[in-house]
Amino acid sequence: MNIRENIRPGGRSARVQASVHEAVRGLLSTMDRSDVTIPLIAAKAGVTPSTIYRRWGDLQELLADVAVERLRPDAPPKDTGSARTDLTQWAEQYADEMASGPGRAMIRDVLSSVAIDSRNAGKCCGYTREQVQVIAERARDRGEDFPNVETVIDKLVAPIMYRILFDDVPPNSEKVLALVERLLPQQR
Amino acid sequence: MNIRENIRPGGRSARVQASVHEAVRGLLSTMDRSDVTIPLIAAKAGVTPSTIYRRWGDLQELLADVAVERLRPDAPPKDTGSARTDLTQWAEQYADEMASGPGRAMIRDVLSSVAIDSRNAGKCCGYTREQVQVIAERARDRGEDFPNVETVIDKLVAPIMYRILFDDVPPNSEKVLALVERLLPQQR
DNA sequence: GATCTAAAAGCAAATTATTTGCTTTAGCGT
DNA sequence: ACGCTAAAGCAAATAATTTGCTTTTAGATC
Repeated sequence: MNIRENIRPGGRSARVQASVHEAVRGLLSTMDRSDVTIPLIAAKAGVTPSTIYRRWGDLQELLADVAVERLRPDAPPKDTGSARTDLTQWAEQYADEMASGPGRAMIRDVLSSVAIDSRNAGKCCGYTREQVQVIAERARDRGEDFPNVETVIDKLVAPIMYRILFDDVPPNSEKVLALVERLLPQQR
Repeated sequence: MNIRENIRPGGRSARVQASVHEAVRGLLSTMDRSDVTIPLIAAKAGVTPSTIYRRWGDLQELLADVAVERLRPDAPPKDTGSARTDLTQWAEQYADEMASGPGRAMIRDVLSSVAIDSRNAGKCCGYTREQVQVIAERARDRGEDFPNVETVIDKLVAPIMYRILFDDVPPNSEKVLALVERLLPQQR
């Protein structure tokens, strides 16, 4: 029910969390998500089901917890020399990752858990903001014009995500390019 | 597992569906969603649990099915005399409804079920498109300039929905107004 | 370094939800 | 009216979840 923050690293809690997360990742990669159950995860993680129930409450919370971890970017956006190309490359990768089967599943997991713990979706949004922020700061350092981060969210990130979540047709490379064009209109 | 389309109206199936839906709506209005279970719904609907399991598969699918119904607009957008005001009023109402507690819960229900039946999210998106389409056609009939529907989705609907789903701060009236301004720049 | 403590994990019994095979019912076409 | 089929009911079997209690363990204190 309550996913604790601030687990001291190296303690027993941390070990349990790590093995449970790993078990979840392993199972999700092997089998259909609808066949993944808490008793199964517990067995694979070498832990009692009640431990998982007490720590996470239910499967959705646990999946959300794992998904948030996996949605955290592992590196800042690549520096390609200009804001336009930085943003284009970042957005294309973002769209691809999120539109992929596992990407969509992770987003759904994160959103499903919001009822109980609304921090999850906010975290994802935060990761995205940070990435855009990095591109924005680089642009500023180069002396380029660049819209503020919220504008980028509205005009680029939001349409990508909306299409992925609600539309049958996830945004392809052309679509992403068109969105970036609208956002950074003047070609030098 | 499979939610059937084309249930002949007036048949037994239709009656069961209606009483189950009504039971769900009733329970959701009374109690916390995490306390709503299939056996409970079944009892309230005067139906066996196994009927629900066989027709809907699980609670998420059933909740999604009910949510899609409730997200269907019951009337076309009001005709206020101009595209700008039509769109503004429609968008403000849309944002309010979706950002409300029940609205967010319904969106989440719909999105959670996508794994098994991806038609649900598409339907919602479809309803929105239809509403915007109506506004667009009225604008055309009046001889007003109006962007195409996909542009409205990208620049207005998507940011609203993104903020609702991922951000802590759902879009207020000012924010919606600003988005409409960006979409229909010239005041006239 | 031994001891105490509190938080978290294990265990197992009780409860509750889900699945399933089989039977019954109701609506539809003839 | 009669039969056929799809869906509903029923109940037993299985599986998941909750819960009270016990045990373990990491960290704090002496």
